[in-house]
Amino acid sequence: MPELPEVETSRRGIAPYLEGRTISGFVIRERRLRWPVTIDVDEQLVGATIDSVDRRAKYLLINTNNGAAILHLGMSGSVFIVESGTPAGVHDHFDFELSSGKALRFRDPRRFGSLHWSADPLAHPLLATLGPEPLGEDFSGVYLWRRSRGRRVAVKQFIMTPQIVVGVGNIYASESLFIAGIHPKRAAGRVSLLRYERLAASIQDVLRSAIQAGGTTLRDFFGGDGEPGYFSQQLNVYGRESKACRICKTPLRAIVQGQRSTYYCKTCQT
DNA sequence: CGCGACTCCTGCCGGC
DNA sequence: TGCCGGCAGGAGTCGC
Repeated sequence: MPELPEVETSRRGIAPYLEGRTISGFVIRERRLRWPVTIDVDEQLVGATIDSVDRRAKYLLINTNNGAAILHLGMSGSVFIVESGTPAGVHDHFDFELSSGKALRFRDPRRFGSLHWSADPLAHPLLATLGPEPLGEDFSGVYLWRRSRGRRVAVKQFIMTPQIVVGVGNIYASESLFIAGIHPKRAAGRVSLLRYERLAASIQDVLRSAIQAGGTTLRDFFGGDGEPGYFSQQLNVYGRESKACRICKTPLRAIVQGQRSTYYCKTCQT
C-alpha cells in the first residue's frame, strides 16, 4: 500500500497525538508480522515519553527518551488514532496506549509490516544500508548517474531499489519515468546524465505533489487523520493500461518487470 | 557483487 | 449469484 507520500501523510497525521505523550501501555495481539515482533510490554517502551515522530524511507520512527519504535507498513499496513479501549478488528495487531487516553493502532491485513525497537534506529540493520532520501540534499541526477554506471538492470527497477534511493515505490516509479520521458526497460547504465537530471527532478516533483495531495488512495489507504489521499486523480500512467496517454493520446502499455506491473507510453518514453 | 526469482499474507476484483 | 484465479502500494533473501 504505502509509498513514501503515504507514510509521510501517516506521520503527519499521527504526530500531533504522540509528541509529548508518554506510552502508558503496549498491547500486542499478533506477533507474526514480516519479522516476529520481539518487543514486550515490560521492555523500555512503557513509561517512555515520545519526543518526535520521524520518517526514514518508508519507516516510521517513534523516538522516545528511551529508544525508538521502528515501524514499517508493508503493502497493506496503516496506523491511526483510536480512543483507548476501542474494540480491535481482526487485523489490528498492536496498540501503543498513550497518557492522553488515546492509542496508536496498527492494522495490517497482509502482515508484511514490521515493528522493532532500537536504542539507535538509524543504525538498525534494516536502515543502515538505505540510500538517500529523494527529497533530501544527497539525492540528485548526478548521484543516480554515478550509481548506475555499468548497471544492466532496468531503470525502473533501479530507482525502486531502497539501497539506491528510498521511497520510490511501484506507483511513483512509473509516474516519474513518464514525466522524465524515459522508457522503464532502458538499462540503468545506459541513461545519460541529462536524463537522470530530469528523472531526479520528476521523482521529487511527483513525491512532493503526492504528499501535498495526502497520498494516493487506491483501495483503503487513509492518513492518520482518517482522510483518504487524492493523488490518484493526478496519476498519468499507473493503472491506466490501454487508456489514452494524456500527452500524445497513444494507448498506454502495461508490462511486468520484476514481478511488478509497469505502465508507460511507448511514444513519450524512449 | 549484480541480477532475477521467490517469498511472506489476506482481500478484492473480474471473469466465467 | 458464486466460485476461483490472479493480482495488489514492499523488500529481504537466496541461488547462480
